[in-house]
Amino acid sequence: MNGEEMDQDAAGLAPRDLLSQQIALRLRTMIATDALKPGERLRERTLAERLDVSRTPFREALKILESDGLVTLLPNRGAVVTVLSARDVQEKLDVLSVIEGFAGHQACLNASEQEIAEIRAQHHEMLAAYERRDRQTYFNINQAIHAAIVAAAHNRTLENVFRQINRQLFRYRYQGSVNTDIWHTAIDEHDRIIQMLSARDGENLSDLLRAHVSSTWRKIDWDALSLSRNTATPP
Amino acid sequence: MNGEEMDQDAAGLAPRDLLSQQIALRLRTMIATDALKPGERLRERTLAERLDVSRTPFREALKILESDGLVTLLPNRGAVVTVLSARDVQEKLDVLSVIEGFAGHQACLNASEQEIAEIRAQHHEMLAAYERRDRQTYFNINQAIHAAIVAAAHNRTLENVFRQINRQLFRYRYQGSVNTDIWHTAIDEHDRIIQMLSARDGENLSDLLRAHVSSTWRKIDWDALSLSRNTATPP
DNA sequence: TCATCACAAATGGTATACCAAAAATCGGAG
DNA sequence: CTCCGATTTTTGGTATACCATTTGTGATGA
Repeated sequence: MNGEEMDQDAAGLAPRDLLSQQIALRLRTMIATDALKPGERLRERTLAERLDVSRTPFREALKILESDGLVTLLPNRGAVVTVLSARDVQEKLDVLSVIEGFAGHQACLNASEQEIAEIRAQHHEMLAAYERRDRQTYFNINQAIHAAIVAAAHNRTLENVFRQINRQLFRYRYQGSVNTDIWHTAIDEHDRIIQMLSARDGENLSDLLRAHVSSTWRKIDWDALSLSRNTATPP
Repeated sequence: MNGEEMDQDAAGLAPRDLLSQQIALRLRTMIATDALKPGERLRERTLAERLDVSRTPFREALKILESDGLVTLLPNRGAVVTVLSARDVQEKLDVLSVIEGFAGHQACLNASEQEIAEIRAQHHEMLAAYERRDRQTYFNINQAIHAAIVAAAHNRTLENVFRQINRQLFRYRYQGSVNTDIWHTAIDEHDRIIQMLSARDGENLSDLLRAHVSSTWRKIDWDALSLSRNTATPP
């Protein structure tokens, strides 16, 4: 009857998205940047007021973050930034390495030459940051490269799973406290990754990425993060 | 200071969980059982009333389902049961096969003998259902076996990702309209899967599971589902 | 006859109010 | 001084009311 059965995503001009989703986004960045620390309670009234929104969309945002695994909802006891044990991080890295490995494989099949060229360009920018020992931009470009490889696989579901797990780990990888040796090794691995991608060697790229992501485990500064122990700010 | 930093999950006696989560569960089953068809609108007032809840927790449930990928939220235009194109299903199956492949690999490392024995038992029950040509219980046991293998990997994140994608595909696999030949092949694959699991041969099990899940693609009765075309009930 | 504009009805989005459960505090008894 | 318990206060959960946006419908004019 009515002819409004159009594409769910691309609906002409974009209406600004839901307030709850905007709030979820803001909270995500607050968690990623450690403005909200693991174990810290998210008091609805106070936080909602600070963000200048009402409690209703704020609580909806909490439900979203709970699905994301970023906060934990204790029934009748409120929301808490999810605390990950060392084992949790290990498990998530295991899954992430498999996801990225598959992404590399698929990227070799589905990526356009232009996409690969763009990733190569980012790689060179990353090398520049490495030479300058600029840890911050190195980290950012590094993240962008991994995301770009996953995007180049042209699989939305894969991308979603990657984003979700990556977000959960973000805070734990952010601290760029890698020593120079490990750093150099990572650069080396990236070099080979880019080569395999350019050659569209899916099998080898897959293996390389899996190993590369898995090795992140050893780069994490466990002491600095005090994992599996609650680090909420005491009032 | 305060000694209430206990395990997030196991908190003594269970307080019944959030109403929003209960609603999400009910909606999930409604979607899985086709009580709500892809493309169908979820009108807040009417549905919330039918479920005998207020709009507030109902809307929170919608946000959860949106994160799950089961419904799509059109800003200012309400919620719709997500409709998957044939390509979407293909992509999700690709990811699922990788997930299950890795699960098999990890299960060989981490599963207890008891867990494997239980899976073997389920396998035999499934064979019984096959002999009786009882599609319904065959399907259920089949699902249970796959879930059990993933659970045996002892990786919560892996389990969550599996559940999430599996739920999105559930409706599209439910129609047990496999012809007898394909069915027999599936049984054969399961036989080998059980063997490899019992032998804890991770590499081969991984490959078998990947192939087995991927082949689901060919089992889907596309015509019956009319994919990539909206099938909402016309009012 | 068809398109278009305006108006009306319905639907979704947000804020507020109210209720229940849990934690903190304070007081009393041992 | 400490432990237990009642009371208060805070916080989370749910329902309802109100506002904005959208959509369906009917009238008007080309």
